[in-house]
Amino acid sequence: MENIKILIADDHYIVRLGLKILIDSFEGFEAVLDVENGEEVINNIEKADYFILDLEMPIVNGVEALKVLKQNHPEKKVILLTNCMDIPTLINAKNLKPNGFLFKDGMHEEIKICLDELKKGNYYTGRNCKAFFERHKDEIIEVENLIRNLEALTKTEMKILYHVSENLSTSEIAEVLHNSPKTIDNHRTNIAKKIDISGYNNLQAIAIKNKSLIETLYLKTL
Amino acid sequence: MENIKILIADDHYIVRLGLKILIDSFEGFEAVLDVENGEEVINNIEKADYFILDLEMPIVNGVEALKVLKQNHPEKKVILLTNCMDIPTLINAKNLKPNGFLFKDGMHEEIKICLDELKKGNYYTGRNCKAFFERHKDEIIEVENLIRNLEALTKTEMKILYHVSENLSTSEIAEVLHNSPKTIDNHRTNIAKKIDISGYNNLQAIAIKNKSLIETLYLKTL
DNA sequence: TAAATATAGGGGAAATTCCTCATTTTTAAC
DNA sequence: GTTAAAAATGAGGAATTTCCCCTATATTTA
Repeated sequence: MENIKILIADDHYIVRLGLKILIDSFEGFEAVLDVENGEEVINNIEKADYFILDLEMPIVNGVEALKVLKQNHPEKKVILLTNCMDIPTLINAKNLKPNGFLFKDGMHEEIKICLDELKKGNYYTGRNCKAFFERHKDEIIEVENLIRNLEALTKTEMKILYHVSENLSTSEIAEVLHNSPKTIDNHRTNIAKKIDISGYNNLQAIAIKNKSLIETLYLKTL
Repeated sequence: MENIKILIADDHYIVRLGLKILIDSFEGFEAVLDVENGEEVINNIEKADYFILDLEMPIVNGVEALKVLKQNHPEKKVILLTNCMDIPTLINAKNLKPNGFLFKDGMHEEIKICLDELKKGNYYTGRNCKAFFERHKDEIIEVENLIRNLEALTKTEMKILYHVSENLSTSEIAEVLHNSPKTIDNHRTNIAKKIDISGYNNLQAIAIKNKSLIETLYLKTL
């Protein structure tokens, strides 16, 4: 039987080198190509059967590459690798249902198991990965709630929250948007109500802590 | 002439594997040992001449290991490797003057150059590393200023700022510390003056953004 | 022990927050 | 193409917080 062909995508040469050597040591698998970003993954889809993608890569990241693969080549199997501990990013990645999902920590002990499971047609989530999701389950629920609530905001509310996350005061936002401070004040109250928190200081805290999430959602509305 | 003995410390097996293979391919160098945390570095100091340390490792990180090495074995040479983009952490690492300082991005192209420079008795900072420090120079100056200013805070002020970074309001802090809100209010004003910002919302923003830095400095005062 | 610094807190004006309204403008539905 | 719902804008006013100046006591430190 022919070897299963694997493409490795990671922006660090050292990681690609180590992974390639490890994978080539496995019976039935062969690392046929390694690339340093998601764009090159997309340009080489036909060359491999399985894809091991780092989540964080320049130009096109692992999540974007995974989306393209799932959409256009549902028969190809994808393992996501990550070091990232950012909850919104991880939730997003998990929701895309990669065939395998491994944290880089201790990954070498599981990559073989993961590949074998994929071969059997199963999904596989790494031990550390599971443990992380378990350990942060409260936080994950909180972020999932927050995302749901943020998606219920109107365009204007989203824009105002974005400015709050940029640390503008009510009156500063009013100036930027050419509105009365009263308007911004009112929106702020509604936003706080919608994301279920009290107090402007708490709104500001949440906005700053989730700045990149808010920015992503805001940019989608433009 | 005997090979220079190198110890590799990184919490990822794959990275250690890749690095070991790369280094063993260099004339005059030999990767004699690889470990997964700083504690094991400290326990094996006598076994190597040069140390390649990842900044982020469990138990004892690269910076702590570097400190021990510099203090007790100034003749040993240390290369710090990092992925980390956290300005306070990088400033801290740079101030410890590792012999080599490389970002993991593109590191494989420079590790040989770096080792050769160390052999000549020089210091070496990677291209990406230099570029990062250059690109973020304004931010670095800002953080350095902030650290200077934070170090000028009194114990009580530090404690209050810590609570601000935890997103407590003036009255909540007053309650926690069994003080009058007026006292906290007054301290807050002094803190804002000392770190050269105006407005409580801006103080809160800075406190939240620099939460881990503030926590570190606060814990030192206990 | 005198001077400096840190801690604790008050007074009061100004600004912001918070809540309840009302009006207009979009958007969606029939 | 009307109509109803949703979104956006903003006012009024009480309650709270901020901000700036002030004082008193305690604790360092020179």
